[in-house]
Amino acid sequence: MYRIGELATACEVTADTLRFYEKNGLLSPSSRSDKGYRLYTDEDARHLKFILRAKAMGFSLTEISELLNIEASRSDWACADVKGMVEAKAAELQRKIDEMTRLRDSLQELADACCGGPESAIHCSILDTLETK
Amino acid sequence: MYRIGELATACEVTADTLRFYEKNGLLSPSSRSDKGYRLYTDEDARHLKFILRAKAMGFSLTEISELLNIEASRSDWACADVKGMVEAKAAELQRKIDEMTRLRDSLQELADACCGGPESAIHCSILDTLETK
DNA sequence: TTTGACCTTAGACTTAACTCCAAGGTTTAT
DNA sequence: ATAAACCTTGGAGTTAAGTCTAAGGTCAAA
Repeated sequence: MYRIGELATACEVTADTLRFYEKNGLLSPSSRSDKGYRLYTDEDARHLKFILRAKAMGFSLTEISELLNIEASRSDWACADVKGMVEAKAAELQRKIDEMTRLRDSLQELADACCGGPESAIHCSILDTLETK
Repeated sequence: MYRIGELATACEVTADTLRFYEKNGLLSPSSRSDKGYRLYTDEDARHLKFILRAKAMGFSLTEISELLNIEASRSDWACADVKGMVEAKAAELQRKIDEMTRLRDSLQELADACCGGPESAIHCSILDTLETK
């Protein structure tokens, strides 16, 4: 059994984060000490690691909730459900990547057209472009 | 002279957004009517378009404030200053793109390893991976 | 003249995922 | 015995960029 600070340190999060996860239904300690201290089991710790791994993959806490639901009753779900979530997330990331790539290219074009010298910016092509495209 | 609703419609933002920009020092109308209505000039409209273009390039409102300062006194700045901001922003985007690409690849790897079939998820490789990496 | 569209302000609310604080109780080490 | 380190709760604050509401004033058209 781990107290909140112990689990937090072990998993490199803060105790506040663990309380936050509990409040949001992601992870509750299996029990409490007689004085009300949260007591986490190894199973709880695995649970937390699941959450942190999913977070590292880019899932939101809401999505992680769904994943935890599925994980908790795997037999109620099909592989296709899980794969669908993962692919939807990958597609969402791809859309963001595409958008950011477009922005980056625009910025690079802007920068490339600029002399970038120590002269005054009175005739700066970047500002000109922003002013009147 | 445009009233707030007119300028908003013309530039496809809301009147609330214009008031918000004013409160945050990005764009103030050149004058007010005798009854206190905001009155924007063509110059104000160009100002707003500058803001919207910079926003479309991925700049935050804080960064746009800086750009507007530079724009307002171009001779006080060097081309290198402006180019530096643009390149820094491009680099920041690149870092985000790299990170998201990494995440997307991880997700794709996860998805590719999953049968994705209609069978129960009891032996789902995705859940297994999240549970014990 | 009265309805509807427009404008004003101050200030609260939104989202996500924490983070911090106050006021107090518990445990551990010296 | 006492101080440090830990724990509890409830609730407020953070960030970005708006968005919405209330309560009221103004203006144009029928």
